[in-house]
Amino acid sequence: MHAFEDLETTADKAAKRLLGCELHRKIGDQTLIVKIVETEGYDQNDPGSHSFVGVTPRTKVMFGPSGYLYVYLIYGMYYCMNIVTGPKHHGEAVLIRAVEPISGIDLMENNRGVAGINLSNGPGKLCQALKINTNLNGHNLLEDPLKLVMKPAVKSTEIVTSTRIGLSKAQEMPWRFYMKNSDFVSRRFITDL
DNA sequence: AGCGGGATTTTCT
DNA sequence: GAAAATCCCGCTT
Repeated sequence: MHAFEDLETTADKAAKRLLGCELHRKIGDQTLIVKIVETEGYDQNDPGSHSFVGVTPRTKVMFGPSGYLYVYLIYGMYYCMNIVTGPKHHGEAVLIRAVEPISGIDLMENNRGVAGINLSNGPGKLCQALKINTNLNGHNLLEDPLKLVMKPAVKSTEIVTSTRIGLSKAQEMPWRFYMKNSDFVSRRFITDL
């Protein structure tokens, strides 16, 4: 048994389970705290997933144990962060698409250069707010400077299921989940189910 | 509110 | 060499 038992499952179930959980990002003597409000699942049988092609230098973290961080550069400019899920040797992970700031908002505003909703309502935005980059690829989320803190599972009546965003393949898979009542969701009503 | 283009670089074919 | 799990700005309705 370890702290992230609930992540030892398929990416879609883990994606739902991660809603409402917190990330604690330590920078110097400050700790930024955010709540996860939007996620997407990816697995190795999924043409939209990086792990679909198998183990490569880039995807090897996805095939490792759950509870680790997978970070990649997207469109040459932005970072996206994922939490690895499923058992070892399964290429599964959950993309964090939006978070709500809880603590350290001033520093996040400095990191982003904006305030309000645009602080963290998208995968590239939240990585900028939390100063996440590929230096943290493969990081263990039980340890500083970035910890995942599990919270009680959110009720299914508060979760909206929809198709994923930004993909050119497997767009129809309903593996995006978000909190119905959050203002920080990146987009609403993308083929909600 | 919605569409279109540009920025920029790693990754694998 | 093309594509990519994005964001921002400017233009049009």
